[in-house]
Amino acid sequence: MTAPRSEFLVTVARRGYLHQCTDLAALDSLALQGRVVAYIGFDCTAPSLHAGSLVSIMLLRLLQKCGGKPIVLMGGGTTKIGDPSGKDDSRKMLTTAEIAANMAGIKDAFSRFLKFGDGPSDAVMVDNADWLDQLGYIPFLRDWGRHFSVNRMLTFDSVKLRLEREQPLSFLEFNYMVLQAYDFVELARRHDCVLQMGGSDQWGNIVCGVELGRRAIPRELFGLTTPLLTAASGAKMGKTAEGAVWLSEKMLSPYDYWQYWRNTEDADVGRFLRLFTEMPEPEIARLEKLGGAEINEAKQILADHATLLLHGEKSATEAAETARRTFGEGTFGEALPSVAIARAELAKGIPAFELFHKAGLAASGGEARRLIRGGGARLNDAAVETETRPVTLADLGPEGVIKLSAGRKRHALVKVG
RNA sequence: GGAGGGGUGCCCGAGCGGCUAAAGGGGACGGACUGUAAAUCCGUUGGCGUACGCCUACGUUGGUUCGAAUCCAACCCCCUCCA
Repeated sequence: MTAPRSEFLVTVARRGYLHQCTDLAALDSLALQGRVVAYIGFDCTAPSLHAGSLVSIMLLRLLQKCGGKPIVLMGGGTTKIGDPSGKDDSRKMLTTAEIAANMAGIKDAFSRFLKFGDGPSDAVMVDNADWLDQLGYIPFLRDWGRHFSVNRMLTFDSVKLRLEREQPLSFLEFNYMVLQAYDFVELARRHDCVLQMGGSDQWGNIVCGVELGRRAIPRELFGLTTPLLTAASGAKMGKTAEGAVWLSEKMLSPYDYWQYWRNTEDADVGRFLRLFTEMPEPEIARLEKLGGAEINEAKQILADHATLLLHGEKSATEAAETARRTFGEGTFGEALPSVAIARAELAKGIPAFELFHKAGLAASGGEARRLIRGGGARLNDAAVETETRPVTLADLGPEGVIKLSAGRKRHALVKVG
């Protein structure tokens, strides 16, 4: 295998996006000849995408920068089936209303990363419900079903693993890969799309589409997957204590998003800079070599860039500034999460544990009590000794707010409102 | 349709009449150490109440018992084998 020469694939390989490709050499020469149209599918299982999808989004962005045309495929149809890949049990069925709502939430994020429009390399967004919803069962089976070998399908990991673990796999889910394969063919015909990309867990589904294209159209199609991202410690990408690292501002504040990247493990900094920022390689090489506490500089840059891409400059600056004040100076910044408490209530005094609960630093009163008992709660940077210590107007600092901290990293502001 | 196995807390998984808010592990949170890192060690880990306490919880619904996650019945769901 010779090294790729097209700008797109060279960069894909260099920045760590490449895991597998069905035919790298052929795809490379295609990319050298002209514009590549490629798609990635996103299922609408949640009201927002999370950081786990970011590799895919960045990959589409990269494609566009290299002159290719990205297609964002919304899985309005396939979400009704549910992808069994990488899951031990099936998800609950989503109603069409839920799917529609999720799709609306997901769409937002893409406009930050891609330029949409009618131009030759402008991104387009399509919904596979447009063609899947009206498929007729018998015609579909006769036209397309005959190209699928069940023997072969049983060998795909998504199916095989389920069966091996004796976990149920419904016929509904079994059909997922068939529909995804059909999507690819449909996009090839409608949009001249020749490449499907996705996470490595999608390999089987993607190959399925490539094979269908060869047999049914016939046309040579390509597949390319990105590595499954995990932190060096093995933790799954995009999940934290609080839940997923959502891309939607409504579900995760830019400040928390910034913090997520800032807390990257040392060992991941270089890899993440390549995947999630567009910094030039020499600069990344310099940053990842920083040792000891100096690598924190690299983490800040990573957080700045990642937040800038998603939330824009203003939010990114604000998040960075708040972090600098909170962690650097030991004070606080505006972007910290905050709760408003009525003046009258504060005049009366609120038990400390209740306030921590209200401020979102503890999921329940009991958890707040434990936090205080364990010595992890601070009020204006002084340890809270008693669970029921009344917090009153007298605790307001010179800025007119109270700063609450749970542990060293989680802070919130109490404002009078 | 028949036979057998199974459904326990965020997850895995023990328990198989009272000592069980339920062992153990994972995860998570907090503390120590640090660099808002990793690793390690310690603590916490259903809800509500200042508290002796109350409430909710072992697939669902009923029952037997002074007392049930544990026994019984019916039902639902899953797995395996047979027809």
